[in-house]
Formats: sequence, structure tokens, C-alpha cells
Amino acid sequence: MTNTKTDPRILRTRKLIMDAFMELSGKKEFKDITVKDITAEAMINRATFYYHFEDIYDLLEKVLSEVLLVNLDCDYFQDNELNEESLVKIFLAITNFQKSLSNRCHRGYEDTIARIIREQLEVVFYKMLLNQRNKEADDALRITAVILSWGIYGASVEWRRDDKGMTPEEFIKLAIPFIISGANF
Amino acid sequence: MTNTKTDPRILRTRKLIMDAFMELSGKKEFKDITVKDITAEAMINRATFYYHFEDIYDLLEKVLSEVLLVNLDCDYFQDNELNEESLVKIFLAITNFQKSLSNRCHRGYEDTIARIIREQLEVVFYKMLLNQRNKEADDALRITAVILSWGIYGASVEWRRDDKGMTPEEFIKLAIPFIISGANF
DNA sequence: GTGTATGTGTTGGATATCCGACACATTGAA
DNA sequence: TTCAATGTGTCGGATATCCAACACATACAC
Repeated sequence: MTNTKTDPRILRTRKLIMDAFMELSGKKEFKDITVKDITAEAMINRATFYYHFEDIYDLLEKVLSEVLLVNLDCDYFQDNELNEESLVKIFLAITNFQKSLSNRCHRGYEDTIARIIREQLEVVFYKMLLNQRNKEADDALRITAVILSWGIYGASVEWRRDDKGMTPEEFIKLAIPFIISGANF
Repeated sequence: MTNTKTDPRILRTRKLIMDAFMELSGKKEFKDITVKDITAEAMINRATFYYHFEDIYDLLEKVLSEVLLVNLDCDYFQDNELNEESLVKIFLAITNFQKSLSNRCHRGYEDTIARIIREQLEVVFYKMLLNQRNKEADDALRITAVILSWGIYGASVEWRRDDKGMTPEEFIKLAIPFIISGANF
């Protein structure tokens, strides 16, 4: 679709920056990471960083959404319908993603992370709803996707707070009947 | 001394190529590795490879000597004298290097590898001899370094062939009295 | 033989990256 | 307060890297 190939230098440099950022995230907290740290680790010039990202928060956002996208295995969900099985898979992807995040210290940026997760979920849900509704009722599907994304994300927050020792599967399956009837599909 | 800083892009690209080559060396034999493989793994253009290396054999040579140099810990030996302790250390560095090589399959290039090891040894020995002889008798020291490099390399070959289960330390220590009297220092 | 495919090595023009400098903000010590 | 040190973000000119070709070689099938 997008027929314009992106320059391989751009792909390589973005990867170098993102890898460097993830490497540093394992060593110190986000608030202590500077642009200079990242560019030194990535072996690129500081000016080049700003060629690709607005600032360090822009980088955080893009790294997180990219990692989450890999977890979400978009290629799989892209062509699938929204049912119990796919909902469970998505929920597992989120809880796994948050577990991997808790190792890397991004304290103080929970809000940003939450927003990113929710936005990605919304896109995925919308695509899946489009698949099974044949491109009709666009606005209704979009709003449904919004509601589902907030709901599923909230469920993941609740699951982490919960100390009854349920697995993510057990947890989300309790709610699925209500979600499905509520979303009306 | 060399006051001309090299462009960071050059350092980065050379590192990417060398890392890619070592990564591929773990997966297939040297004879099956193509320039295209390397440049794809390194995320650089094929033309850029030829900007840095004459061909794939040139790369092999430079990778090997760089890895060996790290093993040899040049900064340490550079300012030290040639005695039993340093000889043992050098011998250990060589045997370790060859052990790490045997994991990466470079069958059919033993001759190239041997030559590289010997050349590096010669440089190191020559520097150490210069340290303790105060820059006198240049040619004599150079020839002594040649003889020592061949001798020590040969000893490492013999040690690998030997099946009496001696450690490298035990092995080289047996010969040291003769080496020292022979080299006349 | 004649294709077809894959790898090597080279070239000239386009482009991402580097450098050095700049202005500005923040922080901590004198 | 003032000063020094450090980080941020931007800019124009220099340079490493990319691309799209190209000629050539090898190998393998028909």
C-alpha cells in the first residue's frame, strides 16, 4: 500500500537508538537517561537523534508502542474476528507486556504507558470489528473499539491489583460473557 | 599520536559489519558466508562493505586480528618485560583464542588464521624486547621476535595435538627454561 | 550449446548523518 | 547574587552511506 520504501539508514538508525534506549532502561531509571547517553550507546550523533525523534518522551512513546505491537502480534489479529479466544490472547499480551515493563524502571510515566497501551488496543479492536462487520457503521464500531480498549486495559490494571492469585486467563474469562453481550457482537 | 579522529560513522559501520560476520560465523561455515549475507545482517549496503574492506578475506583477516588483540590485552604487554610470567600469559591468550575459534567454523582457513596469530605475536614480542633492551640492536631484536613468534605459535599447535591432558600452563612451563636461554635475555 | 539465477566488485548522483557552533535552560557551588 | 558545568534543541556545510545500475563470473537446468 505505502509504496515508498524508507531509506535503510533510517531503519538502522532508529533500531540503534531504540536498542540503546532499552539497554539503558535496564541500568537506570527513565528520568536519569539523557539524550547524550542514548546517542553515545547507539554510536550516533546527537543531531541525528533529533532528526528521528522530537525528544526523549517521543522516543519513549515510540519504543513502548513498538514493543507492545510485537507482543500483540498484529499480523495475527489483523485478519481475525473478535471472540473469546482472541480476547484472551490480547489480554495475555497486555499483562505480559506490563510484566516486562516492570523490570525496566519507568516509574513516574505510568500515565504515558497507559495511554499508549490503550491507543494500540483501540486500533486493534477497530480493525477486528471491521473484519466481521463488513465496513458498515463506521462510527459505531469506532466508539465500540474505544470502550473495549478502556475496559480491557482497566481489567489488566485490576488484575495486577488483585491478590487472589488468579491467572490472567481465569481473570478475563470471568468477564467475557458480559463484554460480549455489552459490545453487541 | 595519530591526531586525526576517524569519522564515527566509520567506526560504527565497521563494528556492525564485524559483529554481523561473527554472528554468521556461529551459524554456518566461512565458505558459505557471502557478502550479501553480511551486509543484510549488518543492515548496511553492499557497496558500503567494499568501502571498508577489499573482500571477504580481508574482513576475515581484520576480524581475527582484532579479536586476538583483545585477547592479547596489548595495553598490558606493551609496557612489560618478557619473562616467565608474561610468556605464560601470552600462551594462554593464544590457546584461549583458538578454543573460541574452534566453535566458529573456519575450516579450510587454518593457514590464514595461523599467519595472523604469528604476525600479531611478532609485534607484541618485538615491543616487549624493545622495552628491556633500550632500543639497541634493532635487527637482532626483530629477528628474535620472529623466532619467538614461530616457536610459541608452534607450541600452541603441539599442545592441541598433545593428548597427555596437560594444562597450557604446565605445557609451556616445561619449555620456558630453554626458550629463555635460547633467546638470550 | 542457451538460458536463468546468484554472487562479486565498481561507479555517479542522491541523501542521511556528522561536526562545530550557537542560544537557552537548569543546577549546584562560591 | 554570579559563575561554571551540563543538558537541550537547531542550523549550514562536509562526508559516509545508499541506490540503481553495470560488466563479469560461476553454476545449474534444459
